Amino acid sequence: MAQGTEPDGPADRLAPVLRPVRAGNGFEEALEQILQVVRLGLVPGGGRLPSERELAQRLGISRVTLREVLRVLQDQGLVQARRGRYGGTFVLPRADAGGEDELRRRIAGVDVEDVLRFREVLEVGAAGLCAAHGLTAGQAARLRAALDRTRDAPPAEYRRVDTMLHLTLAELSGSPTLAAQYAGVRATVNGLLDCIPLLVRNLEHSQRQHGALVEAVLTGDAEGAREAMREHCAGTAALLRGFLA
Amino acid sequence: MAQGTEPDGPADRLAPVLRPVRAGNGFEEALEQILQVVRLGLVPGGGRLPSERELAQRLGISRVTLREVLRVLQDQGLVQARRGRYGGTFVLPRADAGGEDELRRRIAGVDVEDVLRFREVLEVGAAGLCAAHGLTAGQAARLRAALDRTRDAPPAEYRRVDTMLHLTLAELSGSPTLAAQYAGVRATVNGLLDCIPLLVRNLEHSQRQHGALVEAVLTGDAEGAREAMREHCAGTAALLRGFLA
DNA sequence: AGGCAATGGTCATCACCCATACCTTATGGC
DNA sequence: GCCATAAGGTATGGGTGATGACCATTGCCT
Repeated sequence: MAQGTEPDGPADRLAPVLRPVRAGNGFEEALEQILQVVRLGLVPGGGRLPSERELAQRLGISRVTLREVLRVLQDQGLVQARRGRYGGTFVLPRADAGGEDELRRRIAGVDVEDVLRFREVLEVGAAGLCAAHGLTAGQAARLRAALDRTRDAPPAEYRRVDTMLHLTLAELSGSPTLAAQYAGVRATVNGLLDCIPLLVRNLEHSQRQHGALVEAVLTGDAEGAREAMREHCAGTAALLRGFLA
Repeated sequence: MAQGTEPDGPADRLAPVLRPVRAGNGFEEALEQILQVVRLGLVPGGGRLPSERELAQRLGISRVTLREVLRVLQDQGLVQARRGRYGGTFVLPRADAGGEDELRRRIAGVDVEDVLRFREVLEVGAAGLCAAHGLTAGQAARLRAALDRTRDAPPAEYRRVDTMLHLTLAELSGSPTLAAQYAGVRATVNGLLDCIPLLVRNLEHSQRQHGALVEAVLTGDAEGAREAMREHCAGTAALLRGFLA
């Protein structure tokens, strides 16, 4: 009694909330996040990760566990540790080239539709927020600088600077939660993009959209910014749906 | 060397990714999620939570730890356990009335702007997605049923059925990630709403907006759905900003 | 040349939490 | 009236990871 207020059948209304409290053990989650930093290009090849003590604190895990993660990454040739003052853990440039198998395995279990939809919602929302509440002079400069960097970037670096531009917009939205969620979903998207060829023609198209997007954001044209971003996302989405279908 | 590719100063680009791997220990996170279920009204007063064994499995924690959580909730008079077959853990009706202090303390440390912005992005995005890709007959019926339930709901129940309506829309967006994120942010919003008075006048206004929103979604008018949802969110946001400023 | 300071590398201890099994209670069906 | 069943209540052993201190190495600065 006092049981069902939802006579819709056995649909599980609790599903969105009662998800596992941790995706895995601390080790796996930390590994995933460090991989995110690398995949997003937040630390470029040759760059240095924060020190072990700082990383451990920011990830909320012990240094022992963190070191196990770094050990694995080092064994796989992704990073290299150097001791002594001004030492640290350095990201090695482009050591992946993981072959079809590795790439395909990485996208197993990814709900592509979920990712693409969620990504579009966040991006369009961020663009709209930025345009709607306006940017300070400093913020506008940051956005313009990020856009400029995408212009004169070699194809090999394009993915990275493109990610930076979008991440900048997400940060400027004024919602740290949105920025964090975007970082996560974008890392997944980058993983998917690694599985398909890079078409130069798309880059040019992408560049035009970036220009229109930033223009709309800076002039406070919220609807225009949303529309530009929607098109931009639709392009990538069509590409991915086509290749991964 | 090979250090900074970002000469923008010490801005922390890693912040969105390097968040703590767990918000607290398993106990705290599980407690938070069960409280979410209650705050969202997913299990109404008098309703029964899933059995301890099922809950533990779905939260990915041991039954021992889960029982510690339930023990706390029981001590606080939020739930009550009944033994025997057809027993279980039952949510007690409205036992909070936690006084100003309790409420104010619960919203301490909540970034209100972050929450409101993130919420709007998710809601508007969900509405747009639903309208854009259309709903099956069954999904449309589910949405209409949720809307109907908000009409003839007593004020005391309004918060709950309203949450259900929005959560339904989020689920129908086709992005489970979006639905899960919305559930989380909505629980926070409900926590904030508990701190301010309930105005009947707002309810009527809200109802009209719900009607327009569902209408737009069902007719596939994406832009209209987004705009309706934007207005709807702006209303709540203004209310909360006003009272919590 | 010497030392300081920041970094990676190592270890012992301990708290938390999980897995599993079993007991107890209440309800419905035979 | 009995018993099967599903739920909460309890006890034990083991593993993972956090804490904190310490060592080893390196490069800049005095």
